[in-house]
Amino acid sequence: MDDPIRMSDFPSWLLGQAAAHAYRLVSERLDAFGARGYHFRLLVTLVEHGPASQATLGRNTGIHVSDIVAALNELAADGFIERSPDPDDRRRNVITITTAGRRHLDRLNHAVAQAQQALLAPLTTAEREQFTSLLRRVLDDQQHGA
Amino acid sequence: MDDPIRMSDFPSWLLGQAAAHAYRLVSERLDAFGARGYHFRLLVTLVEHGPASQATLGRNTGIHVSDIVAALNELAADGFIERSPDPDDRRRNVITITTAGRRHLDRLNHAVAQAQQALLAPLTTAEREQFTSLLRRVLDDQQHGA
DNA sequence: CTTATGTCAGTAATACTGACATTC
DNA sequence: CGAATGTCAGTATTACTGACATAA
Repeated sequence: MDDPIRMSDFPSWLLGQAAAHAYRLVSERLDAFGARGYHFRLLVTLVEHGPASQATLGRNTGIHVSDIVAALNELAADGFIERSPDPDDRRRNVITITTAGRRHLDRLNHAVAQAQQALLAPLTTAEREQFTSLLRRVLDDQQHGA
Repeated sequence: MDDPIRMSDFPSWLLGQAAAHAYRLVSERLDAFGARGYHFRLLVTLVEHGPASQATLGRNTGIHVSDIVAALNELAADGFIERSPDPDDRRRNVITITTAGRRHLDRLNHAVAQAQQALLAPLTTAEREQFTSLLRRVLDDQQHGA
């Protein structure tokens, strides 16, 4: 009864709606290749940082180790990654992206890039940089502030 | 194999991470009152637009009619809303927020406002307006462009 | 003994699909 | 008849929790 509140006044709501919009744009394109977000994030990270253990992948992608297992199972079933035992530490698997995985990632990367264009279409070049810069500031605070 | 891709270069990823951060800030506060996002959105919309049918609530909140049913069941169980038959259209229920519902919303609103402060803490006043303005632009395009 | 790792089972929340009976 | 409404059952994705055996 206090104030005339509207959902569109809450930055967290705007953020959530914008993220849902972005998610739709990305996932409908990934879907055409039978992929989802976790697959893309894992393949990107494997190319960026090279072969890694599942625990390391979890730390680099922000995906829970528990979910890493299932996503890698799916990627391995399609031949996009390979698990091999780590000779230095027998608890670990070394995850390597295959040649087919790299080809797959190239396709996904192209599709995701199109989604970014669609997402940022209403903004000018300068505004796009403001936008990503502000998002990074909010995120940096999350890590430093907790 | 094309480019050195990083997740943090994708605006959609930054958006998703920032939204997840905001969601955590909001939901941990709603949790203290046994509420979740859908409850808050429904109560806000009932105060903003007054009593409405479930279909109208779905259109105003962006929540699927299917999910409206379950969320209203939970709110009704706590006495925060009331369903009554619409005399003008016997298909419809008229959903009304109760006095207890308004008190509940006041508490939730206060909690959510704190989350907004935490979310925007790293930004100046001018930047906060830029931020919400840019989010609105991206969202407007979604509606006009589809 | 403690910790890290991989695995499995399960949950919560948002978002969405399809079906159905009732009423307009 | 077609369309809207409320309801129910079910799914997908992301995110997270807890338990467990193995190995460091």
